[in-house]
Amino acid sequence: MIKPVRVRFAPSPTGALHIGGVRTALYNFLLARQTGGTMILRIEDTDQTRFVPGAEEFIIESLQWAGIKIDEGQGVGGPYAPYRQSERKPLYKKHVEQLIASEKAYYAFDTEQEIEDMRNHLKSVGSSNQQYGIHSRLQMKNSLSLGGDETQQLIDGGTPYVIRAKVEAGKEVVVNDLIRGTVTVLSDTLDDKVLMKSDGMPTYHLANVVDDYLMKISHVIRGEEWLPSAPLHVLLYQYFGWENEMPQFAHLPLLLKPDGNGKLSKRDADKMGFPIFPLTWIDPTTKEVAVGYREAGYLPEALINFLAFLGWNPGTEQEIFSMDELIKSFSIERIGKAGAKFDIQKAHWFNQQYIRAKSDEEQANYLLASLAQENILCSQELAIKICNALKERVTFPQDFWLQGKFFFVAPTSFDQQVISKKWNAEAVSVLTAYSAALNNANPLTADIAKATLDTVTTELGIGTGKILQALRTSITGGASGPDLMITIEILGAAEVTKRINYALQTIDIIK
RNA sequence: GGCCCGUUCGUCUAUCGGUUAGGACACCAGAUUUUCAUUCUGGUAAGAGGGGUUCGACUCCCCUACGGGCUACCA
Repeated sequence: MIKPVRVRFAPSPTGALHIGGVRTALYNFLLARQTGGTMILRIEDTDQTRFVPGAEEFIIESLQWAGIKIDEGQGVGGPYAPYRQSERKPLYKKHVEQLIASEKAYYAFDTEQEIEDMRNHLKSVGSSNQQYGIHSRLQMKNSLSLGGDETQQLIDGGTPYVIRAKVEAGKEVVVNDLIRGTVTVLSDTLDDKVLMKSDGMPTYHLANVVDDYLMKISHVIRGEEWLPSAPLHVLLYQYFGWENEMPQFAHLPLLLKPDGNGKLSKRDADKMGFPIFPLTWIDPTTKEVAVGYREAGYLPEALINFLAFLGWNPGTEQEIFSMDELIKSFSIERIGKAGAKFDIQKAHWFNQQYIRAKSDEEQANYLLASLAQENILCSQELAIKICNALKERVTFPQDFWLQGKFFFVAPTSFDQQVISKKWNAEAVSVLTAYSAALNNANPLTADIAKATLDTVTTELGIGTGKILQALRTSITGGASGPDLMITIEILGAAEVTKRINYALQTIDIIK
């Protein structure tokens, strides 16, 4: 019998969700959707010292924005609630006691200092293995070295303790990874990881294995940084007697810095000027604001498409994939093994593709939204016209406003380069005549604007090309922009003549 | 240091023993656009190094180099 697919995204609320986390969640989600399985959100908040208020809400909102729907778990509920690990404490206690009873785990009373001393000692004698484990545990203060009576006395006396896994010596531990194949590790190189901390909270390793088992998780898809501890997890499944229910593992390649080497970090993103978080995040302690992908103008479908291709590809030459197409094409087998450097240029390209593919109305809404912020009124009809003129030149929604500002606000300054190079007697004579000629043109279409200009230049015997830059600048203030004749049509004769006349007066004065 | 993972154009990647090593982003050039952008056409550019295995290796094996991850009572 094939187990139904149940995957989980299990972030810890220690800060804002990172863009790499979004990709991990995405891959989990794609597998779930493709197989008709279940996508679960579990909050791994077992480190009470690192809890950050608002982080959990941020995670949930981020996934929502990205279109990654949670079927079960924190925020939506489900048959295995609670989905916040801090609320599952008794479960871990019960299970770790089972491990103690079967002698797969033990109590340890060592202080931080004692552990450090042990490491330093082993280092000084040249030992390559300085771990708390097979080779050192009998020299430490734990229930293995102390014996049952003394252990009980210490516990009863209130001595703080942790519970550690008792890793068996001389065993080959095999992790079968869907991406990396078989990874074999000798148990002697593993350490006796802490399973339960002295505050009674489980560590990641315990909580993860217990919850994945209890929640009937079929696939553990997570970052490669977990690969080194996967053997311990395999061992825990064995110790619990859950080998047959063990999920399949898939350790994802990491997202790397764009330049140089190393894991992608917030620092890199800040340095290179791109977001690292899906949504804007205000650090609750430093109040530092980190602009998110959403606020920077990235479309969720573009970001998802971009992210999906960082480490995965469909094997065809198609690059633009909707979420539904990703769901159909996704496969774990086609995930690469090597880390992927994060190249924001490609994200820009995806965003541009998606913006262009939007309907007239949607594009107009982007512009209208910006205009509303500026308190500028504009009909949808006009907004569509302007967006049509601009659509081939935008990457982000706000570009419609940024690049089309002159449609609403007459220029008060003019491009210096154009003025110094193209603003001459010929230009002035054409603009003067053109402005006058336009006065009679009603209605003014792009064709009429063009014909009128041709007539003027022909009469004056001046090539149109020589004065076009000057004309554009007088109307828009800039040196480049959408088709000038369409721009003139949108602006209308009255506005255009007003602007040309203003430029003629102002620029002459400047000169 | 130890353990583990990885290594094809600048970047993301295709290739699952036989290809002129393909595509995309970026970049460069030309054409179109009387601007810029768009669009179109073309171009520069890659199998880390060394050994094997094989009739034949980017592809399989080994070594080296390089890169990365982990090495917490953090996840």
